[in-house]
Amino acid sequence: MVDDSEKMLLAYAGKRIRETRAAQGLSLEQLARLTGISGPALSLIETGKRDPRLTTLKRIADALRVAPATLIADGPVTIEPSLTATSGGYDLGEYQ
Amino acid sequence: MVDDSEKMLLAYAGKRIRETRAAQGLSLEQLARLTGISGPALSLIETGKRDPRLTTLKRIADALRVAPATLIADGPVTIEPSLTATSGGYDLGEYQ
DNA sequence: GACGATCTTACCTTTAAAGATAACAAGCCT
DNA sequence: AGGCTTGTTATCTTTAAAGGTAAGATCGTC
Repeated sequence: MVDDSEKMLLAYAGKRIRETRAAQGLSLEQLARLTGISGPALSLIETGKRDPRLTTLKRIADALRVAPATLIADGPVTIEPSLTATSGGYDLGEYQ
Repeated sequence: MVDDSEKMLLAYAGKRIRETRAAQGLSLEQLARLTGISGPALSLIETGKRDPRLTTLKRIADALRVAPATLIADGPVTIEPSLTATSGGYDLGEYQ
């Protein structure tokens, strides 16, 4: 991670996560329990100091009941649900 | 990474990356040079065998000239550009 | 001012992402 | 068949994410 735009994305995603969490009245510790991610790790992510893995982002998005994409898009996101999508989205029968 | 839905997200994102790359007539090696990500690493990501970091996803998205969110959303994505957004989006003056 | 809740930071360990390189597997083409 | 391109897989090293724990910092509130 060297690029400025990468730091900005991390800061932005962290801000979105914190906003979404706050909007639901969740404490950082509560989100930690919901996601299985430690409090310190969540704090680092929300403050843009850590570069989370994609599945880490997904665990947070799931706990907050939003699509992962909404946490990194720079504006309101409209996701057109695919017709074949199951509850979790991402309809690939057995990962293919 | 234990969850099935996480594997599905990785497989799905990889598929989207590969589709986008193919649509632009880029070889894996060309994308590797554009992103600075090694060929083997890209191959693992595109086949859903690796859990990329958020900034890794961004480097790929940038090279493919799409928003990072489009690579993980399970359907067509509409991102409403924020009025204050600069070219790169993510308008946070000095990462705040 | 002491207390509690909430978040941050530091330190340590374990695990895995990422780069490099090399070997291997298909396809394709003449 | 031989070479060429393209992608996959394996091994190794370095770096950093993630968990745990504990120590600070910043608040409100009593």
